Amino acid sequence: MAQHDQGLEGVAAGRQGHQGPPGAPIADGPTLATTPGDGRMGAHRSGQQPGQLVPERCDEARRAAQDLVVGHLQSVSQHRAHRRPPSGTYHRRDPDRRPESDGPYRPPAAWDVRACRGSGPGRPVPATYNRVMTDIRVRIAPSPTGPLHIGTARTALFNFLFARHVGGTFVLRLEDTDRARSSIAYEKEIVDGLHWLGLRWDEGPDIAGGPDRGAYGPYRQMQRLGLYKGAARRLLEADLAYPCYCTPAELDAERRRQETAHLQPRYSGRCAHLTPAERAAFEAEGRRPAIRFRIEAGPVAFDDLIRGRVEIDAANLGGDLVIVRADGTPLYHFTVVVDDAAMRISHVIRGEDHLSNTPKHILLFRALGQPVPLFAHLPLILNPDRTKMSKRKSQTAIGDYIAQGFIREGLDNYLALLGWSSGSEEEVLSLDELVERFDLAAVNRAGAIFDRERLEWLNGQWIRRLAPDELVERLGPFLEAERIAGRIDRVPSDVELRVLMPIVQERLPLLGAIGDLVGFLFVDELRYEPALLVPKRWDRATALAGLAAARAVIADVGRVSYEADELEPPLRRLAGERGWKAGDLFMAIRVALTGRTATPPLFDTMVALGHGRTLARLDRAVALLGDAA
RNA sequence: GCCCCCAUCGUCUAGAGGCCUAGGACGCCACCCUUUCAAGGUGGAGACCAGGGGUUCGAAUCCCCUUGGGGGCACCA
Repeated sequence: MAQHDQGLEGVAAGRQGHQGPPGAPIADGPTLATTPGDGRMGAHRSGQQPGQLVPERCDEARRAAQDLVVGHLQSVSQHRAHRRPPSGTYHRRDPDRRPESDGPYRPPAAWDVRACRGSGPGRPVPATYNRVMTDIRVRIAPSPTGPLHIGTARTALFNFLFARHVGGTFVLRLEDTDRARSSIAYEKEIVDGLHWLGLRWDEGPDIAGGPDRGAYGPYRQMQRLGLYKGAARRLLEADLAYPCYCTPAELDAERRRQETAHLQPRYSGRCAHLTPAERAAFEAEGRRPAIRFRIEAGPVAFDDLIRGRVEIDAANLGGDLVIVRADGTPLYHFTVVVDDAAMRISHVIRGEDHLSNTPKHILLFRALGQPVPLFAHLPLILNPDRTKMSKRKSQTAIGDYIAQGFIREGLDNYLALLGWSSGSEEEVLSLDELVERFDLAAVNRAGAIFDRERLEWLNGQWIRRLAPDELVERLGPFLEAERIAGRIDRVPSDVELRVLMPIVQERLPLLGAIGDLVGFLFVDELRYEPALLVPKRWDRATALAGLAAARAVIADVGRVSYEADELEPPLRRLAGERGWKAGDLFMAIRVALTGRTATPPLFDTMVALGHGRTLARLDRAVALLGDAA
């Protein structure tokens, strides 16, 4: 019992109570609950569950954390004052829990109070997140079984924003126990992707395949096998888990039978009470056992930081849970708990798809005698049809967005706004600004459809905000790609490119659109439909005359100098003299020079093209129109 | 099937009982600017706050029910 109490205190009060060296965690700890009644279900019967955040516990936790941080609070700016009344005037909506007669409202610790939010109506959280150094630890734990998914990136971002906001530690852990599907190539893609997003972690592998950094390593699960083995053995010794000899085929058949009978799929518990003799018989058969964790019926509750109190009966968890495969490798629900405990993770911030799995994890934490972290389940990112975002229906790989020319600033900004809002009407926010304003309690509960239009807009906003030199640098790979694809004949130098920035920057929604925008400058020979040379109000003869006359004017201007300012007046004069609309003349010239009807401003384009090439393209257009006659 | 979560313009959202004849942004439409395209500016259409009951002097907001949507129920993560 004491272990659990200590554990709770440890979580709630910033884990002040945690003893022992990092990395010497649960497998050797004296903390393993030794009887089922103590470590697991017994508490339900007494009505007061150790290690569980019941409201009374929350208050305790809050008080403890208040004491811890109250000294720092005075110096901290109330940057959220615009959203919530300043301390002292704040009214809780639940009068039982915070009577007004309690005196002036004292802001609680940044995070512990959220554990209580489910216990009152509404969203009772005052949320003054203050920059108090704590040992708040969060992690992102991707599995290198595929490219970096947009949902993983968003979860990573939220963990990062939270950690940075509260001065906590952000950990990267690779969950690579699915050996069949994991690969170093995916590991690289994920690590690189997270780096690209600008999310820096304090602990974890820095480069794919590379060494770890941090006191709680290793940070790849396949290098932590001994830890899981030890934890599993202790669970077995305490009879909180048992060997299961059912084969996958048998289990499959069982599940099918249940489904046809309209029962909920659940493990029957066939191997739960085997005698030593029966086990020996299976072993003699050559069967290798998996290890199952006992799950007994009874409510398991937790206070989700985003959703409030969630209570699920363990009877609905599908029966005893396999934690170690027959081949000895551990399974996700087990490793995640063992590692979160060993790495002293204080807040588990993850997708809502894990909400129903959380009771399993809580039971495992308790069985291992470990403090239960706080949970925050983020709303899912959705396909347009409101199902969970998937590869089939949406573009999910961050790499694809990078390849199209979305930039880090735009993607971070967009992803942060998917499920969270700052509460102000400012929406274009840098990573630093996001960190400054981020608030877990302000995260939405409903899923959000991924809206590419909005992402593109935000991306354009950020491209416009980039320093021109920076934009030039980022454009490099995209121009190279254009060349490789044969859409341009040469890649311009940075100096050439830099000159173009004033006309390019505000016209670029994506870096990948650069070829479309100014590719005509870097091709040797333009290919276009000659009919395009004839503006709507003109006929072919007029176009021919217009281009020839313009050619003469431009040739003349170029003799002295060749500047945008000096090109426009004589060409307008020409149009006036001939009775043409200037726009029509300009359009004919535009197509002759670029092959397109939508381009950057014409005179800047002419300068960028250079005098000689401008004349040559005009000549060619005239020839083209002549031929067509 | 069982369990859990969710519900404000097409989309992302603001909203913390009276500041709401519901605000902002994307997208859409119109106009201004203008050599095209963008960008920018101005204006507009667009949400009886899923429906129904309560509580209250007063409900988008609190409670209940219904409906709808989603997620989870693996020797995947």
